[in-house]
Amino acid sequence: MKYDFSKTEKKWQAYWQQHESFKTAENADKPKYYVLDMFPYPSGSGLHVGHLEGYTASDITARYKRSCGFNVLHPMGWDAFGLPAEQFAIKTGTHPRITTEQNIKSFKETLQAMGFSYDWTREINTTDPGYFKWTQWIFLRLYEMGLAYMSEVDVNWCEELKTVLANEEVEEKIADGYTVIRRPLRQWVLKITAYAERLIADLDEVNWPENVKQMQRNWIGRSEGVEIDFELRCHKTRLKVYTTRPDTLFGATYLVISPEHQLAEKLATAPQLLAVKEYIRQAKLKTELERTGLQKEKTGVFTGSYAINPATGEPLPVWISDFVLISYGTGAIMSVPAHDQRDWEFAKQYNLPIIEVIKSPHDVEEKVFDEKNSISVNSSNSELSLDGLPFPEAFERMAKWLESKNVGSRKVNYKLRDWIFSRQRYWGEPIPIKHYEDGTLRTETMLPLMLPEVEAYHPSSTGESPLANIAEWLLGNDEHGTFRRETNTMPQWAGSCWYYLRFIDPENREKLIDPAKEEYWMNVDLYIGGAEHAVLHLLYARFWHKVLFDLGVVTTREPFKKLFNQGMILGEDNEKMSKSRGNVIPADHVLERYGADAVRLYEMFLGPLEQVKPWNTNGIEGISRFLAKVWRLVYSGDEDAATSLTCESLSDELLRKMHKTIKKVGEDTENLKFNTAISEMMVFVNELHKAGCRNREAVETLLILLAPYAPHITEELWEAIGHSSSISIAPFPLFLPELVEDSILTIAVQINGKLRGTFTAPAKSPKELLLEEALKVESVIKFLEGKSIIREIIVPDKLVNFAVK
RNA sequence: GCCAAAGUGGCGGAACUGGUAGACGCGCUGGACUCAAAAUCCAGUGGGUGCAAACUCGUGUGGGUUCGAGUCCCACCUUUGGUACCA
Repeated sequence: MKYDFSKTEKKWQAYWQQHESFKTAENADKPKYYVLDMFPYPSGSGLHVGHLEGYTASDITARYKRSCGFNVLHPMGWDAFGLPAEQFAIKTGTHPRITTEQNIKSFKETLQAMGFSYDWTREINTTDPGYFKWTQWIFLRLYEMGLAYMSEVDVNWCEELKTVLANEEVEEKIADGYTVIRRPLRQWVLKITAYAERLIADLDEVNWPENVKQMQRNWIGRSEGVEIDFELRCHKTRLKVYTTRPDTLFGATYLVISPEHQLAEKLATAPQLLAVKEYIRQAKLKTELERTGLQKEKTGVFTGSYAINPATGEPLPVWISDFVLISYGTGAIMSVPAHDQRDWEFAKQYNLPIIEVIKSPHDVEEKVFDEKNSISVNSSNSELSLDGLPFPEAFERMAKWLESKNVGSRKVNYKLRDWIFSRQRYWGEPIPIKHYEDGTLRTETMLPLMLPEVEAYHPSSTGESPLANIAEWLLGNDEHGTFRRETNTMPQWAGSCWYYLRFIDPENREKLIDPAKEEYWMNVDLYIGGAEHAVLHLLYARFWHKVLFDLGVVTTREPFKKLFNQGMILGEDNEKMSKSRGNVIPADHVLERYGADAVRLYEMFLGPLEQVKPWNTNGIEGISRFLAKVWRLVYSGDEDAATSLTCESLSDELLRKMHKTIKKVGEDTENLKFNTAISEMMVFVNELHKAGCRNREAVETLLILLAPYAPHITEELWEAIGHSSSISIAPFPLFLPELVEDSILTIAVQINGKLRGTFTAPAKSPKELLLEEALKVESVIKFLEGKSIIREIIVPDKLVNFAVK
């Protein structure tokens, strides 16, 4: 009988559903394991083979952990707010809810056809009022804690989308062909910077890829430095700059302030005023990207004013340049051209003096020297000398001196900015805030605050969201007076910041999560998803988690214990899959043709999970052949009945191979090295066939090892050989340590490190015996002829090497 | 520019703490079965020389350490990911 994957897969998917095989039991008397996928945005274009890679990996882990005796939580849901459905609504008038529902239906069908063992009774959807009620609830807590505030900020405004973009989203949208400009707008902002220190520190306690941790550290960008007050020659005010190199103060030859700096115009002397005004006007017109993008020539203008270097007493000209960012530090810097690349370029551009204050291996007039591994020179005045000191000491001494003179103080700065949290869109969680006529703000008392139905999804003419057009929703009055509702909605990140918690207690109407359940299930043991979320999603989620920790809602400091980034699957042309390239392999297409088990196995067999690798449809045939070979272990003849398995004892060789396979597959599955686990199972199957072995123990062992990878065919065969319960509850086999080692080993004989022959010997043979045997090997004798042995290296159980002359 | 990771057959990839490079799969070649094909099975498959036994060269490039290097060290080249004036 031939294997009919289509019939079998449907049969077992129905069986699992009917028997609720993967429904997670609450308060089970077992250790827990929470394995989570990054839940998808249900787009209209459906799932392709790339999307299934991570889901397959997490499903194998979930099934494997279950068979190892864990109580496993493995849920799935939908990050369903977002722009594509809204853009579609603007074009067609179809409500985003309708589009979203349809897409979810199709996504879910594909995931179920893959045989993933999700507990679908816990399915969540970020657009469900029962869910976003709690997203809004968290927002109100942030507001009460002073972590959500309104601010007039320069935002990244996308004209086509009529919305604000987070800094992090800008590049992505520009790549998609949108234009983004800077524009001031009153926005909701979340004070993520208040958690910067903890967001860095707690990275030490999670098991994440080192590069992701490093990316987050860089993104937060902590630096230790000193703020120095410079006296101005003809002004009473002082000019504050931030520097991480106070040790180079003696080499500061000019100051630069940002065009947006409040002193920019004030410092302009009469002859310079026109030029300064013009420069500031020009800078305003530039977008953030034009200002910060690419390596362009430095521009700037002299204000005409001078500051005094507190270390030398020398006058320093104050310049304005747009390479200095108003949003970082104090918006003003001291320039040390000898030891900073940007300052050096600027000094060369405008002929400003360059003074060496760190011992440099070359002339600093020719090239900047910006390393810290040298000592200070030319750095002394009557009270202070840094000469001869390496960086840490020079920094310390200068910082202390500045503090003692009351012209400086230590300061820690972060690159991380507060998170602009409002979007001028319809399809998002409404921000539950009421604005009263007297300017006060109050929180909505009844959550969830629902989205009203609208007729058109276009943003309003004022740049506000479509919600501003719905008067009956927008306006109201209560005991505090008349109010206007907040028309901004939350960004798509909001719903995904805490969804992993809701899976634990999805139905709870009273609380975000039941504390006992939270304590049992948190944190997420394994979180699998794409590397594109390395900073944004993962940083935002960690921030919210810490806020919830401070609120006492959760008991862990970090949400995700272990993180794993699966590598992208490229198209057959070795390029990133995209509609425009036409190289997308749709999931449904391969599922129909090869079946879920083959697709699952092939995706994992392609290469290491973390690696980027191209899809090759030919390769999947090999997997189908492997599954057919497994099938023939049970259905070997033409007859439709399963071959009766024997209970005769296995040969010593096969018994050892079986135990080695158990060990290897178990360890590799545990470590997400699925490609080599599959390879090992292939070897075992090949050997069983070669030996014509139909031993029950061997076949049953193989089926259990394979079940997490290929759940349908293994269920079918498990039933065929006489089991009445699902293979998904069969316990993972144990190996016997004494059987994973070979009793007879092949020993290599090398001469000068080159292989010249082999012989076999019992394991743990003494060195003398190995040497004796090695000298008997014919090819070795030939090579040793006429030569003298200088040295013999004998590695027990491995090899004998002769160094000869 | 800077940071990180990686370069192994025609292809995807194996190789534990330095110890028989190329497991497993794809592809290809030959054979069995067949009227023929598909499917399946068997054998072979890194390059070069050779009738053969065998020899020789081989893990991006060039050096080094070692009895022995894909694996360790130094320099360089290439690719991918991240980042971009953060003072």
